[in-house]
Amino acid sequence: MDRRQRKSREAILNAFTDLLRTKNFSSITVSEIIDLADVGRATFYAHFETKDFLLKELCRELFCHIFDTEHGECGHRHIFHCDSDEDVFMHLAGHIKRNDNHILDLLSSQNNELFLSYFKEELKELIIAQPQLLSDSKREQLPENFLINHVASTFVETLNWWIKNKMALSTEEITKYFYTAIE
Amino acid sequence: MDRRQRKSREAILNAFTDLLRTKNFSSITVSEIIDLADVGRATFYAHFETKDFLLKELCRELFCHIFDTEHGECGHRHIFHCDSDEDVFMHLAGHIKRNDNHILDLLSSQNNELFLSYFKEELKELIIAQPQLLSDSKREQLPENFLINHVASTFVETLNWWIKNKMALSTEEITKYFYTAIE
DNA sequence: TTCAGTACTGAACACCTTGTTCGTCTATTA
DNA sequence: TAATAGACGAACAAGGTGTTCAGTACTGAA
Repeated sequence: MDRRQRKSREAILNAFTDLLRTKNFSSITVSEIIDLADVGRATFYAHFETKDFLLKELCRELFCHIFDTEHGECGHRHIFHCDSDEDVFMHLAGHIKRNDNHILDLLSSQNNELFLSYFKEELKELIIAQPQLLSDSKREQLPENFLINHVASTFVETLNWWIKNKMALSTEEITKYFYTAIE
Repeated sequence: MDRRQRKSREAILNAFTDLLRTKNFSSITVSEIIDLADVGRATFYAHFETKDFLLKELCRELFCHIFDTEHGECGHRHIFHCDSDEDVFMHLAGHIKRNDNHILDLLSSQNNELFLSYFKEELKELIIAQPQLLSDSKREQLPENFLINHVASTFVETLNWWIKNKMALSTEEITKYFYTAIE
């Protein structure tokens, strides 16, 4: 990819991430993004069809790092192929507490329902890949897709609660809360 | 209240409800609302400061009917003071299945995160008023506000799942799913 | 029935946001 | 160095928001 193209793309994504830290998605305008990114209006639209596509792209990049659902080219595959025995959800909570890739900013800004829905979809895939996370008694009593949705929602809600409470609890404690909630 | 005022207000609220049935909140314009309500632009703004306030008002009216958190002037107090022994959540599910006050349309339209957050706040108050709904073992292990948030979220998610599955299940079944999820 | 007060009308207005277009300029790479 | 591809930025149409105001119609109390 042309260096100019790469630079513009990154400038836009960075500006967007910066703005998301303080404003919610729908109140951010394209003009703000291009001013902060310092690129032309036409350039923005050459890279991203709309603001929605921009968010989608940003999520894709973030999730590639955090979830490693891609094929490993980002070299960050410790969730599925990690050597340590660390729990999957605690690992995710750790990422968030350290605010890796600014995912915390995105999760905690109110009203970013689009981001949250993408996040939940990723979580569902994670859960499908690790069915042992689901309790046996509930698996008997509830349809699988209901249960998966429930567990993913509970995780998101747990994170939200944690963040709203200024992440006073440790990753171990919040992970325990999560498992207590779904057990 | 002046009859004209009442008429205009209701025309706007009705038009808004109708539109919410087919479009999501943020894509509805004030122009559409006033065209459908057949009132002047200035009239709209005389009644509602912004579109957000309009949604807030609509929710307040709906919840007064559904939750009966007000002081009884709407004569619909069967949730807290009902003679029947019917379960609170099953009762709510019944309201939704019958699509009373078009609440189903609001719940099922995607992206109406504002409406959902208001709905969840009402639910939380309902749960606070009925602490016996929460399982004892979880009450011991989790902070109260975490648990309340969890139960309210689970109820909303259960309803969403139910609606997405075209409400194929009976209110009894979906209520059972809900209780299995939180137990 | 009268009439002062109130609400609605409708058109115009300033302002903002989106997404497109186009001629020009400049970096890249073959 | 020449051809190419991307960036620039200004201008544009279209459409949304919220305000203003003079004129009109309705209301409810006397």
